[in-house]
Amino acid sequence: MESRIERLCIDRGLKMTGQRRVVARVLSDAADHPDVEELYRRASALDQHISIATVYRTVRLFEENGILERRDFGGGRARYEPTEDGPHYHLIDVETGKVVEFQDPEHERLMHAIAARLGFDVVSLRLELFGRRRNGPPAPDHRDAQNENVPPTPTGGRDPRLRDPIKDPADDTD
Amino acid sequence: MESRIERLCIDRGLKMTGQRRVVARVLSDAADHPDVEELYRRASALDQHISIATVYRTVRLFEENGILERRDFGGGRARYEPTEDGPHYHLIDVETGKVVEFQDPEHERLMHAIAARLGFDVVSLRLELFGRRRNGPPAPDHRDAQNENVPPTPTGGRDPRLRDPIKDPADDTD
DNA sequence: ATATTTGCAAAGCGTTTGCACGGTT
DNA sequence: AACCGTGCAAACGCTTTGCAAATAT
Repeated sequence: MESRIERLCIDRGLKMTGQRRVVARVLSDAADHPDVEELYRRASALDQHISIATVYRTVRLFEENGILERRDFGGGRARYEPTEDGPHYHLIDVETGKVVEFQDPEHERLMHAIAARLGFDVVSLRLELFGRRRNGPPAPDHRDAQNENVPPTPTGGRDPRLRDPIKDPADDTD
Repeated sequence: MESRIERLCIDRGLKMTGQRRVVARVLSDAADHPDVEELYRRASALDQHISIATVYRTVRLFEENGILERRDFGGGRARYEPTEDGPHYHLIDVETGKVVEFQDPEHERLMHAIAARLGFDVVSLRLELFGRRRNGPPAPDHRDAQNENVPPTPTGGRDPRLRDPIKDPADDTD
């Protein structure tokens, strides 16, 4: 079946090769924010002939066509998510690496107000919260929050010491 | 003379080598957010014997000791600024690459409120605004705003096409 | 005196690219 | 048929690291 993202590719007149179809499907099915290696892993399960270079190229192509958005949650690897609903942001659980999405209209307003105060129009912005789960029970009523399952530092970061806000889940200090 | 940051190093019991003293001075004098290559350039002016590996090591050491903070404004190079006053954030002019610092108590409050709503305590956060200067004159009254002079992509980014919010200053499209 | 730090060059990591081949329109 | 996309391996840019010589305490 034609995946949601394949549809977008066709609409934009992109040449649909087998590999692109596979990446499109993997992305359409992804509810998380995979990095390229993870995409490559999932794509390989559907097509053993695909190469990681192609995944890189495809991901870049999709990004350039507004189909995908690149994220940087620290750790040196870019992560991707399909462009969908309105703007939203991410809270990364420093204990588990899990990503919670949220959006907040007041925050939007405030960002524009701050930029305006400095004499600027906002072109884009980057916001990530790094947090630790509270002892008390979490507020139950956030329809906008969506959990995911990606390890904090998928395949051994380039840096043994943790320099990025995401900490190793096995490490319990701080 | 003993630089502000050298003082901090001594307070923390770091061994003060000539190279570290030089990097400390360069950082103490910096009003901007230099990357490692820029630090190396400035340090080399004071000490021809210093190597870029040492600058990398020193910058990491300082960061681990809370003397420095690493920033990522896009472009693949880490940039550094001395840990100073309270938390502040950055607005990057997409036309010129200039960085304006700001802080906003309401924003702080809001971030904590959002995290709380999701059941988290904020450990840290990342916020960068990318903006374009307005036609109208900017508000004149922001004591907290501080301009700087670092080129958007100092020494030719790793990527010819602009994938990061900072755009090439020579390029006038979008 | 001893443990640390430095410089150099090599390696590492994520990502991109040149080239010849293969597939899409 | 013409062009574009792919795979492979090599290259790239930033950053880290192994080792022997130099230096701080």
